[in-house]
Amino acid sequence: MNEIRKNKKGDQVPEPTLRRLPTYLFYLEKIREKGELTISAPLIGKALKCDPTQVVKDLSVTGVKGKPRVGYNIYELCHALEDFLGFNRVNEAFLVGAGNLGAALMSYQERQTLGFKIIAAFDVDKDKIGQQVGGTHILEYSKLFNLSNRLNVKIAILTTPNEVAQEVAEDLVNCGVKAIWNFTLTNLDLPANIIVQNTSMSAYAAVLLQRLKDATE
Amino acid sequence: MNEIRKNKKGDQVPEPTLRRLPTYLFYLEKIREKGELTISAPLIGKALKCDPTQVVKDLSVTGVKGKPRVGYNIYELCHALEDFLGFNRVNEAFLVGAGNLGAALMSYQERQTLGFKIIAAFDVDKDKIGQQVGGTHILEYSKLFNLSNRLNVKIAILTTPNEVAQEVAEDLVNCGVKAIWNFTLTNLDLPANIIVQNTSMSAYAAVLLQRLKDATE
DNA sequence: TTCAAATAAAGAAAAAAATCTATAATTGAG
DNA sequence: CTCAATTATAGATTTTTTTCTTTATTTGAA
Repeated sequence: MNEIRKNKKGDQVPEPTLRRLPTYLFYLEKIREKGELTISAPLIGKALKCDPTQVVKDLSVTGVKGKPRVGYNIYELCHALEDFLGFNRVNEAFLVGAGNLGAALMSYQERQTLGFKIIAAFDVDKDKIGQQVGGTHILEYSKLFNLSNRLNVKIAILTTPNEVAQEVAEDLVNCGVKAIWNFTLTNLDLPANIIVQNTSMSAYAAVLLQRLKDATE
Repeated sequence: MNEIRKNKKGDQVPEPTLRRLPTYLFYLEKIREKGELTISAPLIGKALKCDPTQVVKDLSVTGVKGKPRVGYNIYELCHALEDFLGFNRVNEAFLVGAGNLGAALMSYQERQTLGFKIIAAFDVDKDKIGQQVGGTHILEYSKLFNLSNRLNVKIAILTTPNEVAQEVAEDLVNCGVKAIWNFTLTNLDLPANIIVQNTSMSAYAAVLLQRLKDATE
């Protein structure tokens, strides 16, 4: 029934943990640059404002062990986190819809580790085609089909207008894409084995507005 | 200990529910345009691929009642959702850092409801100052202090480089901002009463990569 | 007008996640 | 070299969230 499978420990890593891992990684990289060699879970918890035992549990997915009274080796931990998250591998991705948000993600990847490399962007707008953003070329959408035959890209970022999202997503699946990062508001209807990560800016906005309302009444 | 307080029912609305509410709203708006008048929870569940009782529970926060055998009045439900989420009010926001991501959010708000209106953007880059994106002017950062005296803006979007995020956040708090939507990787250290909504693109990337890994092994 | 099917609503149960507690290991100070 | 303080680890508990079950209501069809 549930097609999702197992990490080493035989269990799937919980989503809240996965979401926190990049935060640990970036924090650790920052303090590593300052010359620190070790860090304890309580200290990480204090800096990142979360429970120290939570930190320990989260970091344990990497398999790295800390030493009592000393903490973790920062270098080892960074490396293990990057490895676990797959941030040190070359995860290639297509991007479709090089509008404002698409372009933002393209240039975002230059400075911050997104976890993958956008190797080609596609659009139907003649003005955008041929241009380059964040080191990535914007190509005519129809070229997607040829390119995907040669390259073996598993990940796609969908930043098109809502109206064409379903159609484009189906094209992507036909081109061999296995995972879609969906920034549109369209609820994609795709085969069950395709991984869809919906990311709506409005969801965050809703939480923020509500918490602000809660606080002021 | 917990300073967060109460909705009508005396309890805080859970964050997972809040995150789902905009999805319902956009789906309902879409089918309303098609001329539908009512919709049942099981149908919503099928379309959005989630549990029907979950739908009922989530929508109940609006106070709207459905009728057995008929479902919900779509118009009434849309209105109640917008009202509950605050999307129909004018929630004014500042944006600091009109780089790629900042500009994307500025133009995003034009077409999609974000939940608030960015009334002014600030940057230190001379090339950007004076320009206009998505109907919003980019102003010299130092103007923030003057403007915040006259306007009473409670929300700020932080899309600066990581290095200056803490400093800018402190400025914003001094200017009366109560809630910060933080797109940087910096863990902001601010007074406890300030609401911080961290939004890291990497968090989503991590989940997507992991699920892809899970599926292929 | 009556009955059966469909559905919202409310509450119970299960699952997942976060927090708390106890234990054992390590190391720096005396 | 010994002891006390610190910390990782593992397990238990609590809380939160989701799913399941039951009940009651409504409406369209017979």
